[in-house]
Amino acid sequence: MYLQCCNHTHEPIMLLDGVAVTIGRSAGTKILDKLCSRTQLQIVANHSKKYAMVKQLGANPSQIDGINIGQGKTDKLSVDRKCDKKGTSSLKSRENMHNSQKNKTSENFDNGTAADVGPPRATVSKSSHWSQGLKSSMTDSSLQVYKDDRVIVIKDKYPKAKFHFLVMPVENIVSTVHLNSAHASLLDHMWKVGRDIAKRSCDDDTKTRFRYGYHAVPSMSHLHMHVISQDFDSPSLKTKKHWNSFTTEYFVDAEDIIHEIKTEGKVKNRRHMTELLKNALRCHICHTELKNMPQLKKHIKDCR
DNA sequence: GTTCTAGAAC
DNA sequence: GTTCTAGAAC
Repeated sequence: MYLQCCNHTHEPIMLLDGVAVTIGRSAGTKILDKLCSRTQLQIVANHSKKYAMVKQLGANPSQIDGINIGQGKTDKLSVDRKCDKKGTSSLKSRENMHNSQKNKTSENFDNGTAADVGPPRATVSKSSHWSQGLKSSMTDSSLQVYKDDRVIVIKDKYPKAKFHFLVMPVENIVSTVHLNSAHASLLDHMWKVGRDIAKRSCDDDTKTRFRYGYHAVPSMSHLHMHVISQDFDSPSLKTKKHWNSFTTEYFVDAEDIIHEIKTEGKVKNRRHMTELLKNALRCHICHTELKNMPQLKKHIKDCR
């Protein structure tokens, strides 16, 4: 099994079964950018299962299909024999603060060994990766609640409150960091549609408070604005990560994103905010600290 | 993102 | 003993 460069700027790198290979800035990869570590990624191939586990060792982000792996974390790349030549996926080592892609290293797998004659070319496909799940949910009529020429609104498949919707652009935009000033009116529209959906969803109870916003570092590809009622009364709200993603600054109000786009033409990099997900559990209303999730859930039932 | 589960916490 | 969480796998 080989790791093959999409840009064909260097020779394929052989991946022996179960043997860890470390790649990064080196003569071999011809990566010069110092933002890419000399030991950026560790890759361990599993020949029989046709995948490789990719661990990010370097501090600056590397991505698989636009999703940050995260330093010290591991994600899976699988071989897809159906693909040919133009792999849809890549490993990107991307500059941290300025979000440029100048030092990207795009890699595809080439299956086979040096001894093979004309091995079937295989590129990495992550099309069925869980992070792509919103793309299929978008067109799932059982989830869809609104559609126009620019946006689709779906019910969150695992709602974290009584009312939890996702407003998504029809246009394929990966996440907030891919937005620019040309998207200002789209974002305004998403926000307006979100407010309308919230109002419509519970017009019998105007006291229900909603928030509209984006996660600082979303897990799922395809831009989505959360429309979520502030009761947080849902069996799908289970973990500290869930809680903190909606009640700390990790949840970025839509208005803030819109403001950044209109004034700066881009959205701030909030990668460091993943630390907030480890925060102690606090009630979003009275800020009392709770020991664990069951106690938090009990507390917020009555807190006013 | 969720599910599963080992082991920590109680 | 049970409850709960965190990390791996998906």
